[in-house]
Parts: sequence; structure tokens; C-alpha cells
Amino acid sequence: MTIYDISKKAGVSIATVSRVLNGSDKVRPATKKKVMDIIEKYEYAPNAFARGLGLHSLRTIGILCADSSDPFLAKAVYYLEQELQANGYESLLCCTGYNLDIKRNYVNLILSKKVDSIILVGSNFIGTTEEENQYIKDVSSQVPIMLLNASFDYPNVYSTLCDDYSSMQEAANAMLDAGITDILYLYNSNSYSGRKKLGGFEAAMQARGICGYEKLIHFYDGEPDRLNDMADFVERIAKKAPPFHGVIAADDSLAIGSIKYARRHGLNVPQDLSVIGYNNSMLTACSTPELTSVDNRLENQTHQLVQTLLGVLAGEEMPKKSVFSGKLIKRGTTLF
Amino acid sequence: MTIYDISKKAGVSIATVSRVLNGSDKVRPATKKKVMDIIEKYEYAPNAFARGLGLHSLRTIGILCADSSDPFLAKAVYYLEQELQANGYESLLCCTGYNLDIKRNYVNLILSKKVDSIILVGSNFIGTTEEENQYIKDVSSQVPIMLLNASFDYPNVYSTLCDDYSSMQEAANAMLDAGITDILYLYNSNSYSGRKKLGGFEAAMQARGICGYEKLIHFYDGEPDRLNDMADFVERIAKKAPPFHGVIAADDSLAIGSIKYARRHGLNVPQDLSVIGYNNSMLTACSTPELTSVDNRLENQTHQLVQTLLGVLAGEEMPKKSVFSGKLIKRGTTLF
DNA sequence: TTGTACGCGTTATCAT
DNA sequence: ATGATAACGCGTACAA
Repeated sequence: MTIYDISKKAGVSIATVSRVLNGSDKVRPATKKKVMDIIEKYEYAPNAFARGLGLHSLRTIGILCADSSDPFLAKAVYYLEQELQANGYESLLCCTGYNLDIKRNYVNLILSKKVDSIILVGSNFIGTTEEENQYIKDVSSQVPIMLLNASFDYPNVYSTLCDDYSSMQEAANAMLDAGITDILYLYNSNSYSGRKKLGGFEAAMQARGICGYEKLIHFYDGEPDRLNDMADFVERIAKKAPPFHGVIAADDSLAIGSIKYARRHGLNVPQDLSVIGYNNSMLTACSTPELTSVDNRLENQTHQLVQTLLGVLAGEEMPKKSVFSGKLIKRGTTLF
Repeated sequence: MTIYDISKKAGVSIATVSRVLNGSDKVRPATKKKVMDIIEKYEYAPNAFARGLGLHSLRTIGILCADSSDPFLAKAVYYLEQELQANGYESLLCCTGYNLDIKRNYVNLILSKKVDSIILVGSNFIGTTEEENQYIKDVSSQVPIMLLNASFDYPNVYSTLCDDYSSMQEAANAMLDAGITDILYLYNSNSYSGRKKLGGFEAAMQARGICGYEKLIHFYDGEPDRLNDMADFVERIAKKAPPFHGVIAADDSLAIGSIKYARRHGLNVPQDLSVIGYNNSMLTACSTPELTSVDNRLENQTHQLVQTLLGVLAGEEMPKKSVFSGKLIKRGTTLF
């Protein structure tokens, strides 16, 4: 069934069928009904490829993320897909892994599929050097680039993110206010977001004049999601580093790992050890007591990102950067 | 840049350019190089839509799942996307939610995007009645339908799954062998897979002549991933139902919920209560001690599914049904 | 309001 | 080995 078949059966031209299909324009109601009946009778649906050829778009958005099974990224992808779907866009998903070179290739690959835009999910797409981020500049000339949870100032690149710096600073201040100054800071990513969080933590410590806090900043470079490996990691730290009575982690999984460590050593949480995580993920319900964590407003971010994208695609002028404030969700692993 | 531009600049016909692009056929090396140089110089890439028009394919697979942020489904989607990508296919992701009508619509929608096949991830796409599954029959005439973790016998429908019946039976037998016969069975889905698991459990109980086990079979119909809601749920059951010293859950989250319940009531796991989960997900590392769980070989399943799909698309005769055996991964929440 | 005719960028089929 | 040309199916100026 092609548009020609339909036009023939309905006794009209393909132009009229096309007009009926695309809702618009002036078509006499009687003609419209006649055509619609034929279309429905034969369950005709226009060929997407031919349509794409003419319209230069198949209403498809490329979603790139490092690992769609990471709880945080998975949630983000889910929200984005739902939001895009609701606005008539399909989602082409690509999981790139964490290697920058591979990411670059994927961006070009997905671009060749004629997506209307590319959403980069997670801040690990933004490196520290100009050269690392060159690929984003290159692609931004073709389609708008949307960054979720990261920021990059460049034409046709739009950023939506949480103010991780302030959020982490606030979290650290909350712990400091409770009198805990020996804080173990754990992180597992040097991404844009990761760097902001660390910066916020350091700023808080410095503002209070805490000395030697650097010795308690540790980077976990093991496998993600291996909670026990993370507990082992904390255990190794505890043996060598100065004592600590608080843990702030840049990711909930690391916080849970710390709680596992505490349990192994008979430390009570939060009496002996206060713990704050980040992302407010499902993992917060995993521990007993439940994990205090920073909520970075993921759902708000994804909503805003898609709204911005729709505006951009419609040719409107939209904000280049949308920043949300995070919020400390207090649960059982902290006394404050 | 179109193929015409390139052909002009290279002083050949578009046919030759096309041949060079598609690697195939006989093109004199010198000609090939000449064309390639021009292509690279101008960074020419063929228009995907026009290509799709000619080939009737854009090498895209539709992946449908109820909720890509569910840990199990997220992992499945991740593995599938990786595997497809490695074989030159893109993934069009759709999250449908759990409503059957909506699913039906999505299937048609994604089909109109001219995907080469549709993968239905998770057994909740298969209902109990003929009528519920009619939509699958309808679509299967257009493209091959691949089922992950479910089975449906119909032409052009291919199933890859774990033998959940036997796996659950084995899990129940392990607990029964350890002398625990008062077992609380928790489930949260009546999907194809959910029904198989329940069947396996019941078979095991009946085979051992356990009486009244039905009173300890309970369906959780609350929100998924709300571990505390699940703990509340178990608490309510414990107040009314016969006592139990074992829990077998059709999903790890329910098992974790039970452990939370146990902790609240000062019950020791596994001494006072043995717990077995299902899916062997990341959640197994969440509890202390770690959760014994049934591994349903997800990675093997996804690999097999894609291999089958590639064969089908290549016109080969492939198995209609591929069944893997699950495996009980013993950890700390059981004594056996 | 409706129809004609062309363009979109490939691939495939013939010739040569 | 290479080239000319016909589909592929739709959108859309432009004409009627």
C-alpha cells in the first residue's frame, strides 16, 4: 500500500491524500472522510523512510549514555524516553561505555542516522581539556546537543543540570554543623559533575578551616555496583588513613559500601558513623537504616531538558543552561 | 554532499560511488581509491533516509520494555543494545509501562518506524488469554518478534528464556531439603515468567506433600522498588498468616523487603529466617548478609536472542525457542 | 479546493 | 569494470 494506491482507490490525487494524512490545510470534509475511510480500510501507513527523505527528519532523538544499566543513568534514560515519546519523538539509544574515543565514534555513528538531536546523558561526556571536548563542538554544527547533568558553553549546546557544587557543599555543611569534622569523602568519577561535587566538599571544609581533610578524600576506581568491593575499599582506607566519623559519597553505591564496612566492624550507623550519599537512588532504601542522600532532581532535569529541546527544534530561543538546586533528603544514616 | 556531488568530483558515475561505499562488487582499486579520497576529503556520508528507502531497512531494532529503569529490564536492555550495536544495528527504545492496551499501541507505533524486528523485553508482554496475545500474532506477519524471558508459540515469533519453572522448583527444593517447610512465597507479577515461577514453587511443595502452603503465597501489588513498602507488606502478612521460617521471592526486591521486615523484628537471617530471591540482581549485595538468589542467565539469554535474530534476518532457519537453566547462587541469607 | 510534476539520495538493473 | 536510468514513496511548490 502506497500513497498512490490510496489516491487511486479514493479517486483523488496523492497530494490530497498527503494533506489528509498531515491533518493540515484545506481539504473539503467530504473528501477528507472519503480518503480517511480508504486509509483505515486498508490500514495504510506512510512509509517512514520516504517520509524522512522529504521532511529531513524521522522525529528521532539520539540518546547516548555510558551504561544504561547504571541505576542513575537508567532512570534518566527512562524519564527522557517517556517525555520524548509523549511529544512524538522516538529514542535511539546508544550505550557507549566510559571510553572517550569510543564515545566520539558513537556520536558520529548516531548522527549518520539522521537524528534530530543528541542527548548526552551523564556528565562523563564532558572532559577537562579543550581537545577532549572538541567532538562536541564538531557535532553541534549539525544538530542541537543536549547535556544532562553536565554543562558546556558552546553554540547549539544546551545544558541541564543540578548545582552539584552547592548541593555537596550544603551536605558537607550539614555534617559539619552536627559537629562531625573528620569526614571521609568518597568518589568514583572525575566527570564534570564529579569534579563539581568534590569542589563543593572542599569549599565547605576550607570555609570551616578544617585541616588535613585532603587525607580523607579517596577515589574508588573499581567496578561500579560492586558494593562489597566498595566496602573492602573503605576497609583498606580505614586501616591507613586518619580516623573518621562521617562519610560523604559522590554516589549512593559508595555510601552503601561504607555502611557495609561499618556493619562488618560493629560500628553503629549513625551513632558511630554518619553517612550521606548522592543521587537519592533506589539504593537509599537498601540499607538499614535508610541512607540520607542528595536528590539532584533528575525528573525535573529531564523534563526541562526535553522542553528546551522541543523549543530549540521549533526554532525558538531557549536558555542555554538550566540549573536546579539539589536537596538533602534526611534519613536514618545521619543524626541531623 | 550527495552521491552525485561525489561522483562528479571523482569523475565517475554514482553507481561506482555506491559500489565503493558498499564495499562489494568489482571496482578497480585505482578507481576505488580515487573515490574514497574524495569521500574522505568531503566527509561524505550517505543519507540514511534515502538509503532506507532503497534497502527497506535502516538496520534498526525496536526494543520494547515496560520500564527501562527496573534493574532487571535495564540490564537486559543494556546487554541487547551492546550486542546489537556490535552487529551494526541500532536500537529504538520504547518504554511502554505495564498496561496491555498501551503496549499494543506502542508495538504498532514502533512498527511504523520501519524497524527490522521487535524485541519484547520481559515476560509481561505475554498475557494469559488468546485475545491478549492477538497483537503479537498481528505484528509477527510484518517483522520477526523476539521474546526475552517469555515464550509464545507462533510463526515468526522467537523465544529466549530461562526455565523459571525448574529453577524455582530447585530453589524450593533446596530450602525444603534444609528442613524448612513453612515457606512464604512472594511475587509481584502474573507475567508469563511469574506464572512459571509460581508453578515451580507449587510443584515442589506438592511433591513433598506439604499441606497448607497456599496460605503463605502472597501477591504484592504495590509500587515496584519500594523496599519499605514491601517490608510493610510482609509485616502485615506475618500478623495474619501462619508462621514461616523461609521466604522465597519471585524478585530480589521482595526478598530484600523481607529481610528489612526481619531486621525490624529482631529476626536473624538466616538463623531465624532463610531468604531466597530471584534475578541475582545488584540488590543481592544490598542486604547483610548478602542475598541468595536465582541467576537466570540474562547475559546468555540476550546473546542468544541477538544471534537468533541475526540468523532470522539473514534468512536462516533458527530455533523457535531457546531455554537456559537457572542457577541458585548461594549467599548469606540461607544456611544451605 | 484539488491535481501535476518534480525533488529527495540511494540502490538495483541493465546495458556497454 | 563502469555508466545510464529506473524505481523507492512521500512532500510540496505551482498550476489549475
